Amino acid sequence: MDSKNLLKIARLYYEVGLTQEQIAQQEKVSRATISRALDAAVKQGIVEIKIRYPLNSVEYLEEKITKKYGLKKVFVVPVIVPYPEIIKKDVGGALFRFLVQIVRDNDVIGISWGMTMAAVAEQLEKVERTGIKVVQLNGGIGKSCFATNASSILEAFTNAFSAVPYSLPVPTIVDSPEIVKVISGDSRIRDTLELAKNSRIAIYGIGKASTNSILFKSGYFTPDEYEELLNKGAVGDICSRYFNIRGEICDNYLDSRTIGISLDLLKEKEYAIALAVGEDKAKSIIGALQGGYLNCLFTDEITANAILHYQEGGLNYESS
Amino acid sequence: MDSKNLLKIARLYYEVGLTQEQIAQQEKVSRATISRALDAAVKQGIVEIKIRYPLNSVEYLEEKITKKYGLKKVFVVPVIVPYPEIIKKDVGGALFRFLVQIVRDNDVIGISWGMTMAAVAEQLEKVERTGIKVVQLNGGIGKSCFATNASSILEAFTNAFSAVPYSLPVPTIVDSPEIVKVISGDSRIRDTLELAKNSRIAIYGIGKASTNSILFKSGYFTPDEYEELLNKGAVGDICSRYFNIRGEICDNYLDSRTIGISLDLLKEKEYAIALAVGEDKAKSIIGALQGGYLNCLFTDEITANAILHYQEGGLNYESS
DNA sequence: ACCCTGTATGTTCATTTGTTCATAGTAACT
DNA sequence: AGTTACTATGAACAAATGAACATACAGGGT
Repeated sequence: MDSKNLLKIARLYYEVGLTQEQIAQQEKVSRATISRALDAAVKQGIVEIKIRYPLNSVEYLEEKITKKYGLKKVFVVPVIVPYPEIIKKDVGGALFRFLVQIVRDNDVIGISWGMTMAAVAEQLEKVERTGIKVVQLNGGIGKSCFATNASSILEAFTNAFSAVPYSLPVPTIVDSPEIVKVISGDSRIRDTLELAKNSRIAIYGIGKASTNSILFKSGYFTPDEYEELLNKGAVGDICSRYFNIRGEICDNYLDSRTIGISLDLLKEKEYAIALAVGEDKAKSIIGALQGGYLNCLFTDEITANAILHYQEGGLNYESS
Repeated sequence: MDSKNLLKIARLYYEVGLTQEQIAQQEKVSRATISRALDAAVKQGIVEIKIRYPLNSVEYLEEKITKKYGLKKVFVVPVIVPYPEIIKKDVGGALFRFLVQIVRDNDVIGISWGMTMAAVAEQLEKVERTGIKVVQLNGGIGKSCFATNASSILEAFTNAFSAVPYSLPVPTIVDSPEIVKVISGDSRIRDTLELAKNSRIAIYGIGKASTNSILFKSGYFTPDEYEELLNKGAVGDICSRYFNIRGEICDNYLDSRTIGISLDLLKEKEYAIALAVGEDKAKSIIGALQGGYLNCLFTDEITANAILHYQEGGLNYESS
């Protein structure tokens, strides 16, 4: 079915209000075909069903976190519906609106990858800017067949800002520091890493240290290695670099085998924007905050509460 | 059901993809309530279903008409679906996009009323402009209980352009020229009529002379009077002023009893924008074109063909 | 030419949805 | 307080829709 017909069917259904049966008779096909056509019209974006609602930050939580950690910007999306995908969608939407405000022509934007970043990517819309460069902050090639979504996320950002992409088609963690050196020796990789260092804006998700994380599933660790990492107090990661609850890199050897921007460099960014959704990430976020690896935080109501709550009850900073 | 709940239900249904039954259980109400809530959400604009498609003018028809009548702008919307309301919607959308291009700050926009204008009004969206004045071109109070939609149309234009409204809350046709004088004597009415004369842009539908027209139904004529009007060769009206196929006012006494801008003044407008949808309006449109009462025409494919076709076949200019 | 594979269409059935009707609750007015 | 009119709700039914299955058709390969 060509898109001209799809359009016609969609209009008859949604605008005129005919039933599928009526359209089927008129078009002399079976009703099932109309049903499928309508499906296709939605998938192809001819029909767009969108829900309008103001997305305001939950102010009192925003303020509390902003002040406690001296951040530049905190956005706490209200939880309208308790579904992780939906919450991520809203957080992504909020971040997008923020980006529209802060991104200027000729900016360099660094991005990582992961589930949360993918949710952001889906919320991006076309923005009028010129001369933007979007650069990956860390390697995005998985070790096992489990693909990371790094390239599609990069593409989404590139499209939205009419930007030039700088990808990092290398593993994010390798076997030895020597391999890091060799890979970084490649001029294209070196240039990309350099650009990442110089990006004015960095955007990344905060990962939770757990065997459910993509990083583990991507095959970068054996179960034993990961267990050891957890024993060393790892609570979360940013750009594949693991830190403990105090925000300290918890395995220097691992860190030296990681390809991508170092966390210390994030501290110098004008906009170091971290995203994190899920109350189980409270510890990870606190670690990141302690480390000072962000100055902007985008999260949701539930997670924000978890962060503050953990603080209040939590004198157990030391015990992983 | 408050709009907070509506939003939640709408998101669960359209974004999460739950069935109404599932939502009903979760919210502990009957499924019927959810069904109704979803209805309400659409009606209130929380859920917006819109169909995206490029709306380009049918170029070869556009050109033919433009050249034949020496117009400034002609837009012929393709007929995707042969439903009058839908076609009017598209024509309205096309006009809106044109207005966005031509309307400047501090402009004065004159508008009439009627079915076609109502369709335009529905397509208007917020536009950033300042100092706009929107003025009614002709009286908008019906004689019988049949209400004209003049005020809601004016309101829609006013909102879209953040404009100041100048309404003409008087009948469009009265019993005698003396009454016209008396009414026009009122300072507010006089000022409004004066403003209408000075509007840079005028927008109006071309009406068909027929007993189905709102003008007749509004009770401005007895059946006998209307019959006589038709016998005098009336083919259509603009701002309640009737003309024949050659574009001549066909009843001067009637015209002198009509309140609103005179058709000769339309000839001097920078933008005299006429809208007309429906192949049965071909004669009316041709009359208007012969009279030179417009320099921009917004219509649809079928009607455009009817206009051109009538010309070719039509040597019957004289016979009403 | 034949077979195979993948896609598109129609038929049928199960599910989902819209609507009607009866009822209960609620607010305004006497 | 009682009455009335209106709205909101749930139950039940009828209609509309989605999905599984079966069939036909087209293109690519041998």
